[in-house]
Amino acid sequence: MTATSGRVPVGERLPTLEDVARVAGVSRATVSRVVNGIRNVDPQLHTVVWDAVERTGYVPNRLARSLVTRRTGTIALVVSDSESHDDDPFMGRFFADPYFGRVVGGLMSVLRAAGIQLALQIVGTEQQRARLVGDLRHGQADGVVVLSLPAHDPLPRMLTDAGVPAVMIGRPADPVPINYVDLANDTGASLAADHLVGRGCQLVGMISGPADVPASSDRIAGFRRSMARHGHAWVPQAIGNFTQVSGEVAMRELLAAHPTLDGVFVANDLMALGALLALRAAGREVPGDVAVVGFDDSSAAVAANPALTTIRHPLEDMAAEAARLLMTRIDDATMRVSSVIYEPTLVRRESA
Amino acid sequence: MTATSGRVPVGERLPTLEDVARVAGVSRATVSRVVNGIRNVDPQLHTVVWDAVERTGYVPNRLARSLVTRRTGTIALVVSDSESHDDDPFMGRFFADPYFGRVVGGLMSVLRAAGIQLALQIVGTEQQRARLVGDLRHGQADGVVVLSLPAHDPLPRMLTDAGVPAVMIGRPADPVPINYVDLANDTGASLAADHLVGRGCQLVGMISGPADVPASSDRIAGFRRSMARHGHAWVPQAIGNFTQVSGEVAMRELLAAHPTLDGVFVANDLMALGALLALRAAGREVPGDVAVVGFDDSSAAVAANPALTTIRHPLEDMAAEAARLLMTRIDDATMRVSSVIYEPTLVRRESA
DNA sequence: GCGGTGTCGGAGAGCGCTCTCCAACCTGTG
DNA sequence: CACAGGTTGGAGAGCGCTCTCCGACACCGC
Repeated sequence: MTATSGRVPVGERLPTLEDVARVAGVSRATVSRVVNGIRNVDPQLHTVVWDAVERTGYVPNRLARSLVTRRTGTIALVVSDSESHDDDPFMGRFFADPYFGRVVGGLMSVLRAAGIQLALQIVGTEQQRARLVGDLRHGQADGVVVLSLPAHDPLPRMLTDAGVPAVMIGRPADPVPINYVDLANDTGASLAADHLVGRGCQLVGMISGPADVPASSDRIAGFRRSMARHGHAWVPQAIGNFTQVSGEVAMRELLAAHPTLDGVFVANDLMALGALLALRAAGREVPGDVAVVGFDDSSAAVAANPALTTIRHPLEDMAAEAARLLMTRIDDATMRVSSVIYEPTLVRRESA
Repeated sequence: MTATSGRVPVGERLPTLEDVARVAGVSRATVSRVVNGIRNVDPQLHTVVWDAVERTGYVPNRLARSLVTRRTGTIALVVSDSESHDDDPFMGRFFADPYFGRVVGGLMSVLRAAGIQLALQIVGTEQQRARLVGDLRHGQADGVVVLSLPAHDPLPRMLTDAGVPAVMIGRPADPVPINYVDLANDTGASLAADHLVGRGCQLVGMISGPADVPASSDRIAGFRRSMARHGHAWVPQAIGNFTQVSGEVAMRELLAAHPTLDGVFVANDLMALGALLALRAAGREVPGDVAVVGFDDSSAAVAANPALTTIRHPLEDMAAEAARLLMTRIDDATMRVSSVIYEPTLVRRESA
């Protein structure tokens, strides 16, 4: 046993278990046990080993450890995009949208405490998807959180077929036995309808997102259903793509086709911002002439003028729940497929 | 050589190089060579091997490969925070801020094309920092992009001392020989001063961020210098923390202390949004009574009412450049420390 | 025909760690 | 005192891959 003093350098390379073992005068296995806090090791040896760890400046090599344990302490956040190219501006928009940041924030709030890191990956092509699944089966990451954008994304199915622990944020478009966390989008839209009708609007329109993405179609369905219940069998509708500009364009269309419009439900806040611009340009007062309800309660809603009445979407909580669900699934392979649906609420501000 | 047909399953586990080698009737080394496209391998064997790869459904195990090559194809994005706790709401705000998303978007635009993934890590405590550096020295990631928040962050120094390829977005607060990409913050602030004075403002104030973070102090210095050049030796100032609410509060303070204020430079758009709110509440017209210039040209600037005149901050480009710089450094350890400074421009909209 | 010069493929030694044996030892009991 | 039963620590076999040697063989010129 060496004296308890001084640093023990090991040349160029980083100290390994072997080095620590030599310094401590024990075997590699024992050091491994101590470092990982496994089984009862003689308290004396325990001290000696930690001492040697200290003196050599040993840091376990995660990679080597992962290779044998098949656990990486990493969770992949996969953004599955249909076929965008590297220079497609779409991804830029996507990341700049608060949606992405809120998801990351929610995930990190849980993962950080568990010491798990998040690996971001974007897959667009079929080849990238296949490669991703291959890597995941090899244990590149312990599990994956999927943000699926395209309408008929094959990724969720590929993931479940491969047996990779996965959870989606937002339900899959096609029925796939995968865990997911979602918002009751239809209820949210319904809340918007109730509010607009409740404040006396006579002709209420809607600016929706693309009809083939689940979150969007659920909002459309929920809104229509609720409006019908209030006696409005038909609802004027224009379609955008969730960007501010598209909302502006859609609002102009709607206004041109239905000049007497006095209320509008916009499927997300960013488009609502655009709608506000178009309404102002058309000389309409909000909410005096036209009442506007958004969706998401993103930071943009408060910043808008007038501040947006909107549907609150607890995205951070949802993402955090997704992380928890995934961690549970990772630890228990027999967990049955489950989903958690969050209820939205209406946040009343100035625009309606 | 086996017949070219059918799948060759290998039981439960995933196929390894060994399996492919057996099926192809060659050695492990040869398969490795073919898969990695190394050296001249007999074209015939080449075909046979790819065939075997196809039939076994072989996918290389990244982990195992990384263990020996010491290359991971991963770059870490480290958000270095001073001492926030897991339940600190600050991180939530940080991620929801478009700043984060824009950086990620810019990085990904470059990394994605290179097939590199981004691993997100937040370090707050001293222990986490030490662990991160240890992991990085072991080649957990090939390099690291640092987003350093606290004023006197020890991380940049630790990174350079450890010899880890690193690049910062925003210059380090303390002088450290580390690569970085930054904006000429002083020039930007100077642009704002010129514009406000140019439009005839007589009493111009400033809402700045904390004085001890570089980006903020540079903006303060640049603004003051330029104002002084225009004959305004002294500038009323209030301090915020880059959030909308803090901007609102600061604006109220400024207005209370200097009721005749007719122009204000706000150090970021989010605070400018808050300032707009406070001005409206105080019954001041923008830009009629008070002209407002923001900073960042974030999406909030366009959404604001009136739309914000602001300083454009090409953050995506800067992040992309950071990624390129880092990749160069990773491939060439002898690269000398370098920095790239971007020039901001003034974007004129309605608020000034 | 022979040494010299290439080219190609295989053997095998790691990369740094975990974890299953198994030997050694230390109790307590009949 | 012998032996079951329970610890502890070491040896060593991998995890799946890369890459350095080195042998085998083909081709060249003299």
